[in-house]
Amino acid sequence: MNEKRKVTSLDVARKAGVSQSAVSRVFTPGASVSAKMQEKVQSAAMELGYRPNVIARSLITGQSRIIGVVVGYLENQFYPGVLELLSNSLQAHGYHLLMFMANSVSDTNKVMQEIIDYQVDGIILASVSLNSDLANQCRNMGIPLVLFNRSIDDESFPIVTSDNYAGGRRVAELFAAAGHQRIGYIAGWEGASTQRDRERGFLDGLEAAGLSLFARELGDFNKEDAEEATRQMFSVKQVPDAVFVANDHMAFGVLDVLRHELKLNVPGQVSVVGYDDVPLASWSAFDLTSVRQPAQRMVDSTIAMLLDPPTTRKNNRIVIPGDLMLRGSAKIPKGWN
Amino acid sequence: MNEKRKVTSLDVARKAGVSQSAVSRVFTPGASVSAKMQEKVQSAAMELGYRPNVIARSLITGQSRIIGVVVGYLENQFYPGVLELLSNSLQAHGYHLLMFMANSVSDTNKVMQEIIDYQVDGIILASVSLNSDLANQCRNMGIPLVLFNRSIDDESFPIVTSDNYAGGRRVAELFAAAGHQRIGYIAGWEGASTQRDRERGFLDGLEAAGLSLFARELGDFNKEDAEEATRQMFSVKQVPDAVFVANDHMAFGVLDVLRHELKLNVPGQVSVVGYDDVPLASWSAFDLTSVRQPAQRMVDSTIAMLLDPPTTRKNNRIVIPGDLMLRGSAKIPKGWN
DNA sequence: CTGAAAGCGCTAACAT
DNA sequence: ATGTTAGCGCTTTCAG
Repeated sequence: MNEKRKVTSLDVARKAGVSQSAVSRVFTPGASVSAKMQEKVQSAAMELGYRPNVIARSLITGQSRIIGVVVGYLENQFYPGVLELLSNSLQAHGYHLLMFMANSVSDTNKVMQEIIDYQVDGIILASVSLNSDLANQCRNMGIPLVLFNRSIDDESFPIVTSDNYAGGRRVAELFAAAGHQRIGYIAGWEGASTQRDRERGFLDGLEAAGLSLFARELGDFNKEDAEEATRQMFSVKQVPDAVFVANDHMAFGVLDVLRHELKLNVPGQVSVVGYDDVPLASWSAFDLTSVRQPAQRMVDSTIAMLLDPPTTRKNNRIVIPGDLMLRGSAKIPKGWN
Repeated sequence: MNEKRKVTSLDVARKAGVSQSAVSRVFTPGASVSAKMQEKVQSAAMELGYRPNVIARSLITGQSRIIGVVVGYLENQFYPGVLELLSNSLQAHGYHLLMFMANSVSDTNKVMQEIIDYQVDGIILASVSLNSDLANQCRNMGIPLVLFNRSIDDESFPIVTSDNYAGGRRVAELFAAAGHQRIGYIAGWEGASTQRDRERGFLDGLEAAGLSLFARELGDFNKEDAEEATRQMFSVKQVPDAVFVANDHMAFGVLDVLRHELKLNVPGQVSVVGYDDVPLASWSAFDLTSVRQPAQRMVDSTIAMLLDPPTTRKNNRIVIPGDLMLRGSAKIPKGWN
């Protein structure tokens, strides 16, 4: 309540009549101190309002207990959700989250340098990918790096994703079973591995069912672009009777255009399926069928990889399956629920 | 590409054949170094891949260039938006954002200690409020603290809010002008100053127009609770013909229930107005009339207060006005657009 | 303008 | 179990 300047461990030591290192030990979890010492120091510390200076500790241990997290736009509800889970989980593990935004590779590179400067204990990359040089720099400096839902050329880096290929494929199966014939796809940003994997799975699934893609437009993981893509896709005589959208955020735009602009009935005239299963998807206003990305499990795996890096260089690719959540935006084939 | 261990300023100094302090100067913005020295050191540093250790620098300068930010739930889209703006702005100013989640006063208190331990240069509190002791501790330690859309008992702390009272009042004016008679209010968490101010403004506005509140329920700034509150409010014979909801996030729940569960026509049978004007509000699926909180301006003010604290202790309360965004969820009186 | 020297607050051997 | 002693990597007087 009445401390003026910073109070250091030396102040506490003097007050308690012990050595400065004794104070340090009391505040170090795995140290050996007598109960009496513990008592004396604690009370002196309390009185002075002492708290260890984490910065000084970091300098010497080389551990900051800070994890750098890089995310892209936060408008897509999936990422705030992930951020929240990450933050809670890291806090629970005694780590802290230094947050950065980056929306381009050059942003990412710049930001990565700044993160490294903070001597972070690890980095989670959940935005645009980065070039291999920086990734290698991390490796050389011994900073664990986990890619969250991104991939990178060099396959040896730890990465956690949902099973995007399987998810895309599952949507194709749904459309096939529902008897859809004119099937459209609205793609995300083509530099993203999630986009590529989802589309590949979807196309393979269609092919396996003897179907092929009827229309394709690019939405770049952006709501406005997806809306424009939808207008394009539906500006023809024969319109699609089912559309798979590469993520929920775009799918909301698609639904907005379909329902409110083109006055089409969903799923009566056209089925729509998204990807992520963000909380919004289950709101009545959208009622969007979507492939779930199990954010909690993905976050758990990410943190596990970061905090105890895999001994074997083999198992550094974690792929987590996600269910298809059936809702009202897509025709549901008989026997599917 | 080939650095193995940490490279320090001493390594650079040796390589360049200069003193270690010379290296330090070259990497310190306001230092005096000759062009030749600059050259020598820069190239040696480049070759070795040297970057100053920010932690060591912080220890000595007492400045970490880290700002602690505490937020609550990220589900309400307003906060991810604010976080994104904060992050970008801080990055632009050469600061970094240490993020924390806290949903209760006890959380906040715990988290505040951890933030302080990092010797942060400032704290932004955008979640639940905190007790005055901690706020005072910050003051005593000389750590600037800005409350973002929260208030605290002690009025002397810097705080940035939108004009919640005026906003609430404006909504009352809208309802009055539109001729609504049975007016409901769905309240947010009653511990929040935003809730209190919005409601007070709203009630005062109604009174000024000779109206009074017809129904009131508690939604606690939570979508599910707001949905339940709506069911309650509309489970009577005479239902409201207009509802003001204390924030957009709850308003989406209200709209979901009204439109999809109770099959009421909005705004034909009931007008709905929210608060925040999050991006979602303007999506066709909701088309929600809402009082805008000018996030960018609020963030700018917050950062300004943090980085150059007001000299005069008077002007530490910034209240930013926000427009009422007229959309399709509420009847628009003649001459209002 | 540059170098030498003294720490920032703490942890980690090393003795005792 | 406790005290003593060296630094961690850097900034900052202070001389020259």
